[in-house]
This record gives sequence, C-alpha cells and structure tokens, in this order.
Amino acid sequence: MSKALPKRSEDYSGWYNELVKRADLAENSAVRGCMVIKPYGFAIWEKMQQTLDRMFKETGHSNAYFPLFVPKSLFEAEEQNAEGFAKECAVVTHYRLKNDPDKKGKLMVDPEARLEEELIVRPTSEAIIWSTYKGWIQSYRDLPLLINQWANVVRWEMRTRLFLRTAEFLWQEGHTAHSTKAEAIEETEKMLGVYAEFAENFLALPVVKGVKTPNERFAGALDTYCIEALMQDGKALQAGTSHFLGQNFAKAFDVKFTDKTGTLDYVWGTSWGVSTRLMGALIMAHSDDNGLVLPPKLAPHQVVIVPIVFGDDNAVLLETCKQLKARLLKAGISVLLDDRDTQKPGWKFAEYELKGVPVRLAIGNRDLQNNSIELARRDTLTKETVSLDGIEDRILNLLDEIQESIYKKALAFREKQTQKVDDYETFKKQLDENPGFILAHWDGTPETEERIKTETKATIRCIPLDQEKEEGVCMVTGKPSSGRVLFARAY
RNA sequence: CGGGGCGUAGCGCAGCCUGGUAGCGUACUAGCAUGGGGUGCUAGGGGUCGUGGGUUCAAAUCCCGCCGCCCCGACCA
Repeated sequence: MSKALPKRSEDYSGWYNELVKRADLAENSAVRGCMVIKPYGFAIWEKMQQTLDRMFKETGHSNAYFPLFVPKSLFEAEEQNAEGFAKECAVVTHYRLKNDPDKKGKLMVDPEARLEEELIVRPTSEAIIWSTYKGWIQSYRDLPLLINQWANVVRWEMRTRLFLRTAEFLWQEGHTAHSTKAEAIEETEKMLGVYAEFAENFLALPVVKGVKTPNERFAGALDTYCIEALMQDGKALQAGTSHFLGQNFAKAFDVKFTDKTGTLDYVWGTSWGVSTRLMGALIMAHSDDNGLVLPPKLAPHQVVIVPIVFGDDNAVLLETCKQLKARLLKAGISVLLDDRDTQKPGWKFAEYELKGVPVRLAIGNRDLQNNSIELARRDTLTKETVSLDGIEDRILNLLDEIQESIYKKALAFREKQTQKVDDYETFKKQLDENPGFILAHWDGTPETEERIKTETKATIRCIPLDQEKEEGVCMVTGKPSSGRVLFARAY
C-alpha cells in the first residue's frame, strides 16, 4: 500500500475513495452498495447527530421511532411519492427460510411462507408516519405535531459511493403537521434555516439556500427547499432538504382536524432531512492531499498529544503529558493522549494528519527544559513552539480560529467559483474549464431545464432565496426571466 | 441495464502471453541498533491462486461455465 493519497488535482474521486478508507471513516461491506461506518467515522456522525438533535429540540421537536417496513398498500396511498420511489425500493415478500432439500447445508426461501401483502423497506417514512398521524390528530389542539426520527432508510441505488450514495444510509427525518398553510411553510423555512446554520457553523461549509424547480422537487411535495454546497472539484452537493407537503399526505391518509370554528379540514405537512451524505460533504469540502481536515466543532478529538520519547526514562515526560491532558479536558477541550510506545512519533504525526485532528501537541525532553510545547495546526500545516503557561486559553482561541478559518477558506473558494454567465456558449465552457456554481437566467420551463441537463450534464441546483431580482433573458431561448438560478454539475 | 476492468498472503500488486519448487512491497512476530516528521538491519510466520468442470504426465498460467467486486454511463439524497 502506498503511503501517499492520490492527489486531488490528478484523481479527485480516487482521492476521495482512498481518503474515506485510509482515514478509517468507512469501508465497503459484504452487502453490495452498503457501507460499514467505522468507529472514527461514526464518531464524527455522532457529533453531527448530537448537534442537530439539540437544534431540533430547541425548535420544539420530539424524537420518535416508526417501523422499517411499510405495507405496500400504505406506501402507494400517496401516488406521487410512491411513483417517485418505486424504482428503488427493496421489497420483502417472504418471512421464512427452510433447508434446501437439493443442497445439503443450504437454505432456501420457503415458498409456503409468502407474505399476504408485500412490505416495502422504507426509502422514506411519510407513508407509515402519516398513516399513524391519522390516529393522533383530531383537533387544532393536537397541532402542531412536531416529530423527528433518526433512522436508516434503503434506496436501491445502481451506483454507490461511500457516504455520498449508498443503498442503505442513516439520516434524520422530521415530519410535522400544522393547522394552517402559513405555519407549515414557516416550519419548512425554519428547518431549512437550522440546516444552513448547522452547515455553516459546524461543518464550516457555506451553503446556498434555495427552492428546487418542479423537476427536482421531492415527489409528493408542493415545494422543496434545499441547501447546496460546492465541493473542491467544482461539483455541487445537496446537503439538506426541507419539504412543504401541502395537504398531499393528509389527503392520502385522511388526516383531518377540527379548527376553532368547528370546521373540518386536512392538516398541512412538512418533512425535512439530512443524511450521512453530510459526511461526504465534510470530507470533500475541506480535506487536502495529506488527508482529512476536520472543523474543531465536529472532530472526535480536537487535540492530540504526542510525547517524543527517548530511551526508557520517560516517566517525567509522560506525567507532564497526562497533566496537560487533564488541564485541557478541564477547559472543555476533547483530547487524545497517544502515549503508545508501539508507534513512532513521525508515524503518529502522519496518522493524525490523515485523520484530520485540528491541533497536534508534541512534547519532548527539550520542551521539559523550556516549559514549552510544539503546537501544529492541521488546516494550515504550520507549527510553532509555545509556552505551556496558559495553554488552555491559547488552544481554545486557536480552535475557534481554525473553525473560522476553514469556513472562510471554503467561502472564498465558493465565491471564486461562482460565476454569472449570460450566454450558453460561455456557460458550457465554464462548466468544462472552470467548474463551479453558475448563476444564469432561465425561462422557467421544464423543457429548457431538461435540454440544458441533457446537453451539459448541469442541473438547476436551486432558485436561490437570498438574491436581488434581476430582469434578464434566458441564456438558451432568449425568453424573459425575472431572476438568475443556480446551475452546476452535481453529485 | 449498456460499456470497461479485476478476483494470487491482512492490504496493494507481479507472475499468466510462452504450463514445470508461488513471488514482491507493506502490514504482522522476534532480536539488535535507532529515536523532535511514516526508522534501519537481520531472522521468521502467513496463500485450497474466486468457484465448478475440461485439456495435459503436470494448470495460478490454456479452454468452457458460474459467482463476486470495482470503475465509466442512464436513475437518485
């Protein structure tokens, strides 16, 4: 195994695939298209979960859990949604195996044990959840109903990539019910805001908030809001979605409530989710040819301490390391002290760079004399020798600075790679020669959108929410347009 | 589903064309030296060569079937 990663500039997808494996985030499994998330990768996901979960609770949501299986009759009740997912559903048809009479020691599906009704493995849970909500909601007093679940879902993808697209993935899905349309829309937008805040403040990833075109909209929704991020190779990645469902699911599952005036009406719904795909976003947004670069707020270990040992007499050095660790922990910093004597310091340096630990501290006997320590930043790969006095504050400040610096770097990159383009030829040239986000005028028709997609592989990522109105003409058809939309080739 | 590639030691690969003792790097084990950026040297352990059949005195190697995985496209978070 070669020690260096492939270079981003030479083989971006090879770099990504290798990095995920070498940094111990995840690996392929015995099941086609499904990944094993390894402890280090899962630790990052857990940090994301903890943060998001807190944010959901702060906005009034409660967690619950609904079944993995959805009876086919329920699944097909909301037609648009069912059609949208039909091609990628795993289906359970039997409930028993038996010994194969023809092959000793082998099992076969027992043909006698066919299910009366097939069970769909959830690709999303609207159906099972709304069928349950019917029993929970009678009056406006039962609303709003604000539920989230952390779960796995299955979408039978043809081509998979670790974290970015796997047949089974982990996510959270919020499902809410409201008495008015306005309140449901407000909820949809609020949760989009939560995602954007999470992306920017924790993933250190700048995102564009927007609305999907009808073509790209979630099946069964009236409006799909999204946050779109730009990866280092100039491709866009959808990092989260929030759907205004209107009364579609309420009607499909007959979820009605009586309002204050005694009138019976269908409730208004939303759903919103982010998945382990965020791991892919995190990796591709910040990491470099040496390995992962993790924002301090999501790093399993914010600081690693590496003692530089000599000979056998290291008692004082190791004791100093332990004291340092205790000081940092007390200051609220997560610290790993790697005092293994089975690996060399140089090996550890390379290892923690690969794993993206934001700050590395090295202490040797020389430092003991000087009351100093070597402090290295992962994001800039710079190092300096600093005094042990007041090290807690120094590192707390540094962690904030790194978090900020990573964000700014990503933001600067996105701004540099976001171009306004007014004619189709330049548009195509940009995509090939300097890929990134392109803001361009579009006539608003699905036909033009489809044509651009077929001819250039670029899609409309979203109609950005925060932008000035600007009259113009569609770069393809010359028809009038009231504002620019965001194009990119996407993951 | 279409196109391409690959299954040989934990991992990464060579060997196959031209059949004849299964090899390299790395990882692993031990010893000695070394020790502020993936240490060096020496010795050692580890493989039904994906699988089933065929050809042959002899198959990792040639022929046929099957299975699995990866990559590129169409679909998607």
